[in-house]
Amino acid sequence: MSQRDTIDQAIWKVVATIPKGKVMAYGEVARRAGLPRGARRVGPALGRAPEAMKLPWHRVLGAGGKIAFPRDHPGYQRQVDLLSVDGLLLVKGKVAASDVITAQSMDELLWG
DNA sequence: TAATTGACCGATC
DNA sequence: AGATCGGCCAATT
Repeated sequence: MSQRDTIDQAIWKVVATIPKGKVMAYGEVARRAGLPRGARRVGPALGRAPEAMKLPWHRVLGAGGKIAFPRDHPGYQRQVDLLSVDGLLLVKGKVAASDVITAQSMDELLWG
């Protein structure tokens, strides 16, 4: 058990809570996992997640709802497909802002 | 020990 | 809209 494994698990736990039809940014996932400035550690952590865990890794996007993979990366299209299964279609490489769970989501809930 | 490298982020040009 | 840049932080080389 390394320190990193513990952090990975915290990240996986957060990702597992993302509801179908919604997405969350790397930075936000990191923040909720107790890593306020650990956005860069989320991607690698997802890559280390066991397949058996069936983690919804595709619901984790870059800031502003953009897919983090380069367009030519094989993972890009796979992520697009998985998102479409969730009912999320990308427009110009991004999902609608209203589908991104942000730190302000609670405020919007309260304010309407 | 120092340099490099990311599935990042926000500001700026 | 797209490219660049500095900041970020830990794993890897």
